[in-house]
Amino acid sequence: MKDILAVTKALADESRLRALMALSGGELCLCQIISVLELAPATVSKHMSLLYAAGLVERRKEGKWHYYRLPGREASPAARQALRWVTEHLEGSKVIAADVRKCCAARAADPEDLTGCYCGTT
Amino acid sequence: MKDILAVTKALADESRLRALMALSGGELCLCQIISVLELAPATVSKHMSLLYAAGLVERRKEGKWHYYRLPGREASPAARQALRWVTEHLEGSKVIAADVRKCCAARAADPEDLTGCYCGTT
DNA sequence: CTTATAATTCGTTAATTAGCGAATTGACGT
DNA sequence: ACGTCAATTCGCTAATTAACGAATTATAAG
Repeated sequence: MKDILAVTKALADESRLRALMALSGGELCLCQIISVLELAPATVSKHMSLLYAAGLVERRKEGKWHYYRLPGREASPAARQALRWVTEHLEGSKVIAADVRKCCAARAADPEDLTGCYCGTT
Repeated sequence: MKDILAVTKALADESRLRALMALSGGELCLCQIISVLELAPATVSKHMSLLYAAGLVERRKEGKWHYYRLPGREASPAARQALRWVTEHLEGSKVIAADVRKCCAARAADPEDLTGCYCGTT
């Protein structure tokens, strides 16, 4: 019960759903997620820790950057199914579409600044 | 986004998950859900209204009883998938098993008192 | 060694929400 | 009509949690 509840609680927040959808375009480091959500670093850090604790994202440290990504096979079946549910039913959302645009626009303006942002284009 | 968030928020509470799992055994009226959860009527009523608003349960009034059940085809795809996810990953839970036992024991002791409680046996 | 950048932890505030008792509504039986 | 039982609504309190700024840790660059 506890692990399932951790997943549902992690998904019960708009900012965290937006973060997950941003990651569906590929790996992002925390500062990029911050710029997408337009929230304070401390806030986003906590959101991502919560998603990590629920098994809904993986992390990777590279230098001073902490990269987050959606998990693959290493994720629990519950987490993988939940993520499939979220991405499937949130694709048409306006808020999400705006986030994706923001992410890609920033990358086009200064690719060096957003090396980790694939936005589905690689 | 709003409807998806309504579902995740509805699922992000242990009492509501227990209520849904109790309903996976069949239709129950509110007072039966109350006796399973051992919470105040007002509290359970609010929980069920929230689940209803999220499209995760259906209602039916019969006299002074209000029956709740898991939805069938009338539910949105998002709700149906979410319910499948919940029941699949919560079946082995200890808390849930205890709830089911309680529900069936009460029915055996006084069948007349729990006519709506099928507990999977009809 | 010092500075700058990325991220986290900590402490606080504001908002949300679970829970309850009391009062209310609705339906049944007497 | 009256009392009763099921359920809801209302008002309140306690607990949870989202959000932030400030302080801290960690890594890289000058």
